Amino acid sequence: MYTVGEFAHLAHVSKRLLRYYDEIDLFKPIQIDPSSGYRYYTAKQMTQLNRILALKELGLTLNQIQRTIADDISSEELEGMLRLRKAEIEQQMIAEQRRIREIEARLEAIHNDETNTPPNVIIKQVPDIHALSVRRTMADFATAVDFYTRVQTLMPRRFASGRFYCICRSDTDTLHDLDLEFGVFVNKPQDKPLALSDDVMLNPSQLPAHDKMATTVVTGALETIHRGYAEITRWSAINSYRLNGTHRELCLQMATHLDGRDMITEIQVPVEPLPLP
Amino acid sequence: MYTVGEFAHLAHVSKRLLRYYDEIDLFKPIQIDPSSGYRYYTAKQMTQLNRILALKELGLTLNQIQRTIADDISSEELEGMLRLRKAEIEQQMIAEQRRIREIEARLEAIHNDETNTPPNVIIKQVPDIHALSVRRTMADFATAVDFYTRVQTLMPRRFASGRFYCICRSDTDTLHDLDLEFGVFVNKPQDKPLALSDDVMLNPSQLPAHDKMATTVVTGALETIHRGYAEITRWSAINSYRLNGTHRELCLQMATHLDGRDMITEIQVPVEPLPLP
DNA sequence: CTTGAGCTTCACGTTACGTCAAGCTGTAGG
DNA sequence: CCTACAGCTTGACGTAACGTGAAGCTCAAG
Repeated sequence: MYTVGEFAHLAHVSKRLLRYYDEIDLFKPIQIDPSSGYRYYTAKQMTQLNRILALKELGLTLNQIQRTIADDISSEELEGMLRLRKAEIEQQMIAEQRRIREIEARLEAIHNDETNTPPNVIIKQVPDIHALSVRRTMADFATAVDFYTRVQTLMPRRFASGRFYCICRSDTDTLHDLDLEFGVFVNKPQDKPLALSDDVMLNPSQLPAHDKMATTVVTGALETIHRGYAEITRWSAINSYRLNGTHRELCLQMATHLDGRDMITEIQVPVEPLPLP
Repeated sequence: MYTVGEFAHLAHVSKRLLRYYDEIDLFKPIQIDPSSGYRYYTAKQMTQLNRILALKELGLTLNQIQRTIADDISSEELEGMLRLRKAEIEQQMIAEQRRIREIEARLEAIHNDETNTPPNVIIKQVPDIHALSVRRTMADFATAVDFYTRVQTLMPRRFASGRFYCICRSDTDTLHDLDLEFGVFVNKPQDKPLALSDDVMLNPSQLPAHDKMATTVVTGALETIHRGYAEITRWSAINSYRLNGTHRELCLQMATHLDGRDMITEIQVPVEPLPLP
């Protein structure tokens, strides 16, 4: 018969742990003195405790361990639990490899230049989004900005809170004859087009969900937005992602200056993870 | 200017997170309406929030992030934090590889035989231990048990709570002329020998600490203890550990039956992790 | 008998929020 | 103007697995 302290010492665990396991009915002393409340354990129980500790080492939760111990569990269930846990660990390891990668890149950045280069690209998950949109070919960025502004002015009040987006399907280095889509996000899916004026008609559309989207925020006029794409491209190369899918730009803040230098835009590019080399 | 809900939606985070980050002074709205208490954020802040989320993705704690943001941090400090974090992740990955290994082994065990074979071997860390001990060559196990019993009987009361251990330096398959060491653990290091009788003298000794020790508990007479060693050996092979160092046996419960069938012993074998194949 | 070590329960701290609950605010529609 | 109703506020509790005291009781030794 051992007291908590002795048993804890033998098992190389803390007394608190033994009391806790008693409290949650996971592992109880074989006897408790009714008058003093002292817990007493026997050597025989060591095997049981070791079993619990071993399962804990595998990363099972105490709750899961409790179920396996209570022996009201079939070997199929146990197998399921283990398989699940294995999958979890594998997921974690992939994520951790990427973290290591990113940390290494940042350490290198610190060494190469003194400038503190904070990370600007992050991965987000975005759902389907309903919108009203119009797609046109524009001569150049100036025309686009004009049109953009006009659409914003014409937009009815009830869409005032709706955020605008822009999709450019031309090559990123093309500066003329741009294939552009402007749109405004709406909460409910719309079923009929909305005429803003004689020559501007917004059609119901939907932006597809993406599980992994690399995003970054750029401040400045539309002409300077390529810096954002450059950043995302560089980041993706370093972190083993491949751009795939149609990128979009979200207007976070509209320009108040004519030159658009206070415009804030979020770039979103769907990406897909590549196996790490 | 966005309200919490709008900003949260844009950033793809929860409102609760924004309020929490405000509460812990990690990321505060640019303005709070004094009368209503409403929080207001601007698009410009999105960059800041993204930076926080990116650092969080690397696995830094909010506290660490706070320090990097507060910019009262040198690039050396940041580098230190990142290196530390990298080391942590690498450690984790090693541990996880071993977990995967062990889970696979257990899954296989489930498939091979229906018998639920719970894990009996666990890794412990043990510190230096002071003891009083005697080393002898014994003819066989029976002699050893007799001697063992005698030592226990002769041991003074003040060591009554002291646990006994036994080290066998002969080959595990040797059954005669065993090189045995018996000892009793003491709390304080002893400086002088203790004479139990004319022919039994206990000398101060110290068992070295071991970072990783594979342990298992066996119930039964001394003669059957090899089963424990077999189990540890098998487990080590499966989990890529190599036995290195002097193993020891701890007496958890002494025999009351003459045949020793109710004796409980813990075997401890120092091991060293091998690189996983 | 005293003393000190060891035991008991109680309760708060940890991390990074999720999840109600009660109550206030702001806007749209009748 | 009144009334919904959505959206905001603070506050508090829950999570997982214990660590760390605090206040008080018990046990064995001297």
